[in-house]
Amino acid sequence: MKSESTSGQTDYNPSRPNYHPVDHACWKQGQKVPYLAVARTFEKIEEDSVYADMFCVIKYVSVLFFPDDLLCCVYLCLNQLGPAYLGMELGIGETVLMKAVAQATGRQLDKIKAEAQEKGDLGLVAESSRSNQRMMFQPASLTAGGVFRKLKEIASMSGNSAMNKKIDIIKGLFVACRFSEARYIVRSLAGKLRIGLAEQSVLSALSQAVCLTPPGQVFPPAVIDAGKGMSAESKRAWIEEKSLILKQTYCEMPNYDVLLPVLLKEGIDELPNHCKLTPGVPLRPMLAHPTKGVGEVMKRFDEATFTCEYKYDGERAQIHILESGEVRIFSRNQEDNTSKYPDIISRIPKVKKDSVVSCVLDAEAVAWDREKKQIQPFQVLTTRKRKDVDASEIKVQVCVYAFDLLYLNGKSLVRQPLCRRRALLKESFSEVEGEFVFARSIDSDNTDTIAEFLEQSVRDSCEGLMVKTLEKDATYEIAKRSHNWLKLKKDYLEGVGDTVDLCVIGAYLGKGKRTGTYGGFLLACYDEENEEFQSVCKIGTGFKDEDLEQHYKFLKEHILQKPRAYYRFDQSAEPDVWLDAVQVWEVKCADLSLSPVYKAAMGLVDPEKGISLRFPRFLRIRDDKKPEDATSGAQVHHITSSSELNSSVATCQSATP
DNA sequence: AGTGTCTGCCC
DNA sequence: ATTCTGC
DNA sequence: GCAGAATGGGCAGACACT
Repeated sequence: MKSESTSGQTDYNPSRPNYHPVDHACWKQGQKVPYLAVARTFEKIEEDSVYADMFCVIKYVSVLFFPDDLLCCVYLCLNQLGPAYLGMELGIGETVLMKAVAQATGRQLDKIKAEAQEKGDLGLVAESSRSNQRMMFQPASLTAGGVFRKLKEIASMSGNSAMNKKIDIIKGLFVACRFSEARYIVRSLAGKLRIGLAEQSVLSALSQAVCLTPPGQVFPPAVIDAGKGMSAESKRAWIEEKSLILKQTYCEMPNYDVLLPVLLKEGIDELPNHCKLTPGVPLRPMLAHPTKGVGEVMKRFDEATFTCEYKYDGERAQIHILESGEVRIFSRNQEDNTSKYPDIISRIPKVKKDSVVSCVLDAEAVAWDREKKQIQPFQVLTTRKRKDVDASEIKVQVCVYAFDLLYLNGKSLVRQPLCRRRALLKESFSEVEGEFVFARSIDSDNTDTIAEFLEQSVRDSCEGLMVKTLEKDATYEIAKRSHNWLKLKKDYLEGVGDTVDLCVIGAYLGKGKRTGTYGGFLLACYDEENEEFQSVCKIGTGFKDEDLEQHYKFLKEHILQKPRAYYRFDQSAEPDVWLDAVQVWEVKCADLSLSPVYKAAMGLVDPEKGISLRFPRFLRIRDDKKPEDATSGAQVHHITSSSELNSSVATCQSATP
């Protein structure tokens, strides 16, 4: 590489005033986008999210001349390898990555670990550790496309000694790294870019790029800023409007491999005419906001008519019937679960009416006990095999609870209101007990009736309710509002649900924005009989920034060199620092689980397994309680198993005698 | 072949 | 999953 | 209210190790 072009890259500044996407780029027409341009852009965005628009800088030029590079840059920004339903995974985690960094820099693994903990980011460690690898020649500098292809190559490796091969590729990348490149390569591999920019910002930036610098121009482009002359306000509104087109199309066809070429060739206005909701391709599912009570539901939905449905505790299943008759099933995150559910697939012909040629169903797959004819806990569902399941070997049966219909016989229904979609759903399918039924619902707006329905849902082994408008704002347009439904669970209600008082016995050093404080803690029950503290869960949410500061200041004064003899814990949950049992916290949870890791109530519920908490979160310090006043394992066991007949612990216990 | 560890994905 | 924070 | 980033338990699957 000639020094001239390299120094251009070194000085590259995507945030310089009046950046011109051609004149100020550090690569010329016909050249590949340097990875350093990506890294420099990430630096700026990380420094200040105001620069999120600077992502435009990369794509500006790419939009115009390098569609392939645009795709690579977009994936690098999103930290994705491709659409989720293609199932490409790096198979690289913190452990392997640290090993790779250690090998590449010739430093001790322990040193790398310690520094990563101190800095709260392995990427920064890689960046500051000079490679000790001797090179005869300076390796070619990295390009955006080159890095992306290496990531894909890592994902494609499997079989014997795949890990070493992956590490070798990573080492190869490190050797060529300049400046901050190593930081972002490590973060990409770790799966956390941490620059404060993700999917929605990328889609916004993409929209802005194609609005301001329309693709399809000859070089050099005459129009760099098509919004010139507009007022700032109308320019913003215009881009916002176009952005919604891209976002909505993306939700219905979440595949940039398909979307971007069309965007560049046909333009943003034409996008919806070429990329449509298609059976066989998963769409983004509607999500729900937590609400703190029926009162909040009434306030939010005001005068609008709404329905309350049971919130089943299973796995989201988006069931597609293709015109060919083929059936595919996708997860909440667009993973392909088709081979996980041959039982669901084989029952589709008998539950669908003859009128149905193609469709997309939104449903929940829930573990089902056929003998007792009742729902089983989520923890039972998770024991199902996940890949290439043979229908004859299935031990955990599932019942499908259908609640929405998003596509029917060649027509998208996402712009139809729920009342219409639900009517079509019920017209198009028939129920078979224990196999395929409609989610139980009531359409009442009476507070007491809803409160009673919530109680009933819990008695019927559900998590609570989903509340959805029927007519007003009742479409399935994820881009307009991705959390258009409300969820109502007993543990969201203040003063209701299960709370326990647990003692802090250890802490984990925080990462990212929690660098410098503890990011999580190990909690324990107190067992009076054996006079010991039994680990019950870790906790890492519910803290205000102020809480974290306070905890750090207080707890660091109680660090132990080693755990007390009366701490019961598993190695796999060993904290970074052990703490003296001096403080009790009030903690809320949604449920209990039978745990292979935690020790609470061990011996009481199972000879080898203890109890843990599902969705634990911090509420407050209980200064009025001494560590020995912490809730006991037996008490924890009681909070849920006594009130609910079908709790996870009770059921899993009886299922594995 | 059996065990242990790590990873990704469910919630 | 839950929760908090900056915008 | 949105978007992003902290963090939870626990399972199967994939690989490494013995």
